[in-house]
Amino acid sequence: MQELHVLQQNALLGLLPEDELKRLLPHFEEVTLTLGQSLCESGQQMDHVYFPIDSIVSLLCVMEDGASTEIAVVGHEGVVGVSLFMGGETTPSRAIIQSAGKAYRIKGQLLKNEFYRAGPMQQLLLRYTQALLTQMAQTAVCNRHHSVDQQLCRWLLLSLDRLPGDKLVMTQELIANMLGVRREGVTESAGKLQKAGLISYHRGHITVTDRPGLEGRVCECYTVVKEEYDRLLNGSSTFHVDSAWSSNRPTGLPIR
Amino acid sequence: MQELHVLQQNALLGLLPEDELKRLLPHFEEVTLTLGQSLCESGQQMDHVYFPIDSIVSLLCVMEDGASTEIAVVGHEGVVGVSLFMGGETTPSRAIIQSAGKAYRIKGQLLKNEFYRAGPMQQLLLRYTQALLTQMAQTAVCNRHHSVDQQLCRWLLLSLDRLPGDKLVMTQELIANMLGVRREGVTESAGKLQKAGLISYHRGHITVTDRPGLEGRVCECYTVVKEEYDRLLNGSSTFHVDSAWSSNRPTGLPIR
DNA sequence: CAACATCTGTACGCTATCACACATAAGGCG
DNA sequence: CGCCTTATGTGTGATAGCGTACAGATGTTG
Repeated sequence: MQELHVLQQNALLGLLPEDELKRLLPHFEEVTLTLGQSLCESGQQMDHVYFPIDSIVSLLCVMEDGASTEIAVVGHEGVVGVSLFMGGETTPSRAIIQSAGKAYRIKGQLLKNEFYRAGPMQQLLLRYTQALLTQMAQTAVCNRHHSVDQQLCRWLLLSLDRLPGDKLVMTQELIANMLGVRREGVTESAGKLQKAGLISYHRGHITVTDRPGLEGRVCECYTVVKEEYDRLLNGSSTFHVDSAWSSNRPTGLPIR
Repeated sequence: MQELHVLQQNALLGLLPEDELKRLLPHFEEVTLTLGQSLCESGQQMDHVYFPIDSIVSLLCVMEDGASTEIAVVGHEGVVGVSLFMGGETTPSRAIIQSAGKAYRIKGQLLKNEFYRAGPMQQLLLRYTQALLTQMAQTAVCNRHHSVDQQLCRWLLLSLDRLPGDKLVMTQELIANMLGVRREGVTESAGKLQKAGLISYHRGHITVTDRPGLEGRVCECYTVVKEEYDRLLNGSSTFHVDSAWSSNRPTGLPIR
């Protein structure tokens, strides 16, 4: 039971009924993910599905000329590797570690077997995938209509929600790659935030000093995504629809 | 069997084994969709799931200030309403008819029941959803990195692939809403294409006169999406993985 | 400590797109 | 036909972000 609690550090797994989780327990493996590491290259088969704990994974869409854009971010509220149970096996996108930390992983085939039991795990993974759809859609519209300033706020808040503290390790260069803009653009926007006293920046180490201030500057895209995650994965109906079991699971997602 | 053939006008349904389709046949209903009609407003429950035949549906992400961006387009190769079987019931996005025509629809609850049989229909819908994920991701990166010119080409080709002929009924104003740019920007780009002899434009009626020419100007985003749809929904492995039946279905998707 | 690599800040001209304004044209309808 | 609505074309100035170049600052390593 002790070990179950450990798996539940990933909030998605934490939503599963304990007996379900217990069955899978022996198949999970804890791994350490390092900054910049790639979990999945474009078009390549993943062996495992990853459930982050305190790490953050960025899903990037990379183009032929090397330009890229982050299409979604995954932390302890989610899972990396949806294409495995969706049936496509591969995706054209890339998954890289945006913040070092730990994750649990399980063999793709094992998760797939579990998925096709059509139980709580399937429900959960499908709902999570829908949340991912929303995040991607909102990212697309944000790319189109919002300034780099706003997008940086969104990005910072999304990352912060997936981290234990208020510090992130990330150079402006890397943020620029995520947002699909120039490094100088990030420097400028980050400068504004720093002058406003919302963050302090120091050679790849960001400390958020005024989170409410960030929230005041961010575009609606952040809120829309957050609320949809709450609704889909933390709402009272998480396991009510089309399911025949009840769960006295621990209270839901600790996304702040 | 005659009627089965009719349902198979939607290529997704056409990929199902005939006995599966036969079971669902009585529950399908043909409807006519008119330009501009909304199948789904943000956050509202859909009653039906739609399988377009010769109509095209745009999935839009609309923001508070009314600005919008198309995040995906659905025609006879797909289905509108994935959120119903994904478990979320609603999405924050809007689905509007981009090209008038017919579609088959089925009650959401009925499709959901079918989905939870964990048979070919589930496989198919999941694979389609993954294709949708790819389309959305590529749209996001295209929004970020490519010019209006390129995006217009992409949009035209995506629409053309879902239409029987080489004509589309669509004002520049509406295209601008889809792409999330100004109407004048579309006028300018469309003017270039017209001068180059690739399209002819006339008060809301576009005729594509040189499709290869368009393909020569389009960005990679079009091809990436198209190939991923082919791989996921038309590839030789469509029903090979994790499934225990064989199908001598009609040949796959007629996406050109 | 010295040399070096990395990270961040700044500047300048350039281009695509925006916002707004307005002109032209084509079809619908009395 | 004449009027009105709708669709398209054009023009002008503003602006955000790009590409490039370079300078300062801060770690790191020999």
